[in-house]
Amino acid sequence: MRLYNTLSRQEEDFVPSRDLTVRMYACGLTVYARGHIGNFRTFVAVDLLRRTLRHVAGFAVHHVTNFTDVDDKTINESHKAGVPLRDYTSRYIDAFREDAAALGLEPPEDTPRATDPGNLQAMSDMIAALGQRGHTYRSDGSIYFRISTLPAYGQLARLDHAGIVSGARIDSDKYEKEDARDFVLWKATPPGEPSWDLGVGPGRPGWHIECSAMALRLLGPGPIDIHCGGVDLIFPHHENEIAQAEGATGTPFSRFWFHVEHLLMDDGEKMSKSLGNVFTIRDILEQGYRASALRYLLISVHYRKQLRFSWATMQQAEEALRRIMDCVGRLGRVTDGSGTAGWEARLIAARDDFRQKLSADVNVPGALGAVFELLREANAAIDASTLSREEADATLAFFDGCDEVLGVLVLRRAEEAAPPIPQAELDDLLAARIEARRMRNFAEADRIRTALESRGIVLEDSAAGTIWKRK
RNA sequence: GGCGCCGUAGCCAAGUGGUAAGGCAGAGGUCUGCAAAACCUCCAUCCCCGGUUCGAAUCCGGGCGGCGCCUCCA
Repeated sequence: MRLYNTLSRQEEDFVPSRDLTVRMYACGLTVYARGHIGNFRTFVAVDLLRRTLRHVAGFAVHHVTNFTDVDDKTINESHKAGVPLRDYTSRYIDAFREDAAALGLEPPEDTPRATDPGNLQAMSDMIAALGQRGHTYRSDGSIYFRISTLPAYGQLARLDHAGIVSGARIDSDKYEKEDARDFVLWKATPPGEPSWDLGVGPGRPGWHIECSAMALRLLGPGPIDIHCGGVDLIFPHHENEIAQAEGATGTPFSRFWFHVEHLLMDDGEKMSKSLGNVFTIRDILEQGYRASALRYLLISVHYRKQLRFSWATMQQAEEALRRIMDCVGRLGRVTDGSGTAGWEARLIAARDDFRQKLSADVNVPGALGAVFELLREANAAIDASTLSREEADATLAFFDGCDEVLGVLVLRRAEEAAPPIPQAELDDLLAARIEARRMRNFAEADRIRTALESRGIVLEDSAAGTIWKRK
C-alpha cells in the first residue's frame, strides 16, 4: 500500500506500526449547521481510504472521527436558537449521521464529541502536561501554547516564522498573545457561556486541543498511523495538533497525514459555509439525483485533486452508474452460455488491476477504469451468449468485490429496492403489453410503454423478454 | 508579499521517461415491430516557448491561465 504523506510531501509505503490494525483519526464536522457536499467530499475520501485499507490491504482499522460541539459558532448559534448547546449540536450530529448513511459511509469505530466528560478531562490533562513541560502561559484568563518552546513547529505546513508574521492577514487585534503564531489551548469564557473546570481552571477548549487529546485517548499512545482531514486544516489546525501532542508527550503524533483537496463550486470558488455557496446532500437529492450518484461523483476524482462540482458532472455520474447497474442486471438474467474462453483469468486480471490502482495512493478513478474495461467485455460475452451461469456469478462477485470499496452499488440497490409504482399494477401492465405485442398491436404496446415512462419506468424488450428499470 | 497545487478530447478524468486508461456526450454500423440496452468502428499527441534525453504529457527553465493556504473553514 502506497500513500501520499503530507509530512514528507511524498508517496510512501504504508504499514500500520502496531499489530495489523491501522489507527486513524479524521477531523470531523463542527456541528452548528448541516454539512455540505464539500465536507462530504472529504468524508467520502476518508471512507475510501478506510475501505481500501480493510478490503485491499487487508488491515483492520480503528478509525476515530470527532464532532466539534463547542466553539464560537456552536455557542452563538445555540444562543440564537434558544436551545442548550448540547441539544443544539445533537441535532446536527443526527443530521450528519443521516447524510453519512445516505452516502454509504462506513461508521467509524468511535465518534467522540468534544464535550463528552472523558474527552474534556483528557484535554485538561494534556494542557496540564504541556504546562509542566513549559509550553504554556496564561493571559487574560486563557491558556496559550508558546510556539517558541517547540523548535520543530511548522514541519507539516512548512511555513517559516517570517512568512507567518509578515502575512498580510494576521489579526492584529489579538495582542493578548505573545507571538502571532501562539494559539489558545483553554479559553476564558464570559458569564453565561459553557465552562468547565477539570484541573487547569475554568474555561472551554480551544479549537485544536480536542483532536490531539481524543486521538491519543481513543487510539492509544502516539504515534498514531494516519491523521486525515481537508487540506485547509493543514495550517493552523493540524500544525497545532502536532504541537500539542508532541509537546505534551515528547513523542511524534502521527506517522502519516492524509489531506483531501477541496470541492469547488462551478464558478471555481471553494465551497464553504463562510462563503455561503453551499449545497447539502438534501439539496442534491431534491434536484432529482440519487445519493449513489453523488457518491460516485465524489469518488470519481482523485482525492488530492480539486473537484469542481457541476450539474453536468452530476448527470454524467448518474449515467456512468446506470451503465454499471444495467450490466449487473444483465448478468443476473444470464441463463445459458457455452463458456467463455479465458474468462476466469480475465476476472482475476481485472481484480488485480483494480486492487493495484487502489494500492497506489487510493487511485479510485484508475480503479473505475478497470471496472469499466471488464464491464464492456462482460457485455460482449453476454451478447455472444458464451457467458455461462457460473461465469456470470463469478462476474457479479467481481463487481461486488469492487463495491466493497466503492460502496456505490449497494446504495443504488437500496434506492431501487421498491418499484416506483405498485408491483401488482406494474405486473398487470407488463402482461397487457406482452399480449398486445403478441397480437402485433404495437400502438397499444407503445402506449403502455410511454405511460410507464412518464411514471419513471423504462421498458426494454429483448428476445429473452421485457425488463423494466427505473428511469 | 510568502508558500503550494493544478492546466490531458465538447464535458469529466487516469497515466508522471518508452510512444495517450476509463466514463459522459456525439457520428456511423449491427441487433430490434419501433424504442431502449448492448456490441463494433470513429473522435486528443497532453496550455505555450525553450532545454535535457535515443525517446517527454511525464524531467528542468521561462511564460500564460486557474485554484488553494498564510484568518474560521472539510
